[in-house]
Amino acid sequence: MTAEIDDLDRRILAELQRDASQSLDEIARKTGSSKTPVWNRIRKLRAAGVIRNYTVLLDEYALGLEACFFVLVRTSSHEAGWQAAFLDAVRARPEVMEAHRLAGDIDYILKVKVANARAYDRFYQSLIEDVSIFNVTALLSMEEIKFTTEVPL
Amino acid sequence: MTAEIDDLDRRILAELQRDASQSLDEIARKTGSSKTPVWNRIRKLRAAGVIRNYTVLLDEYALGLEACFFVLVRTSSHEAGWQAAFLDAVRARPEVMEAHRLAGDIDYILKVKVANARAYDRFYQSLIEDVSIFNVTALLSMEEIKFTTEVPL
DNA sequence: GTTGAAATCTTAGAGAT
DNA sequence: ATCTCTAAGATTTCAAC
Repeated sequence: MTAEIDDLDRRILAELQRDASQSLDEIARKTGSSKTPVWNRIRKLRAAGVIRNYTVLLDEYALGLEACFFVLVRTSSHEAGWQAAFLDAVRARPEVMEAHRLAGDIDYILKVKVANARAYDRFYQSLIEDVSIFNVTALLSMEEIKFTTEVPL
Repeated sequence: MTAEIDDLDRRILAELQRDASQSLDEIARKTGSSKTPVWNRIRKLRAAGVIRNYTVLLDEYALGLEACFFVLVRTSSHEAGWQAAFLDAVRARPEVMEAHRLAGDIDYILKVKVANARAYDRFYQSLIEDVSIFNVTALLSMEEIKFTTEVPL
């Protein structure tokens, strides 16, 4: 499934990750290529799904989302039905930015962004109403030290 | 610090989060406005830092980054010097996608994307060479159930 | 917020390496 | 097969209303 990606593709992807609002000319200049090849490659990378989407990253604090929690979830039930219900519950809630199924002791980790501690509690109460959870630990972020969506190329 | 953002701004931001490659005309149509006001608002939201940047989200698997770890870090030292060193170490490493300072028992959480378990071990060895760490727990993601950068508006 | 027009960028085809 | 050149068409940008 790993796409065949050459050096120029990598440089183009790096530039797009850094700033997707750049023009083709700019990207072409920085990657030592020219407009059309860059355009063709971007098009291929999009079609192949290597580029999933174009988006903007927003300042959550400016938007009133001041609290970020990492939620460690242990479940008692490992049935398929429970898992599907948990999945739906997590996907349906816009506060859940990220969710992973884990190997080992802890079953799931969630990253949840909310306005404040009370909003987190509402989220938590609503979640455990939807699905039964054996044990939950919430880790409150005091400070975002680093955040990037740029994967190393 | 919370910016004054009205309903139209929110709708514009929602569209940009969903797909930043849309044209102004398209965004204008979907938000019930027209080109110029949308353009002026986007410009203001960028200047105000509400929109931090335009980027692309890539498929890590297509790029050979198959392993994702959440790393729970406990430190023995809470000196300013140690903290600064840890911060630098974390920021300098491109594998670290995210890092938070936490309240409570666990001091930091990192999200680390690497090619495989061996690459994680190299990362870990290199990190503990740079900064002394009291205790580390690595949680291995088996499956990304959800990932979004779209904050709820 | 609207209109409109200039500058710029994207898109795509035909031919060159 | 991929790149260069070219140009039409679309979009962004901005000034005037």
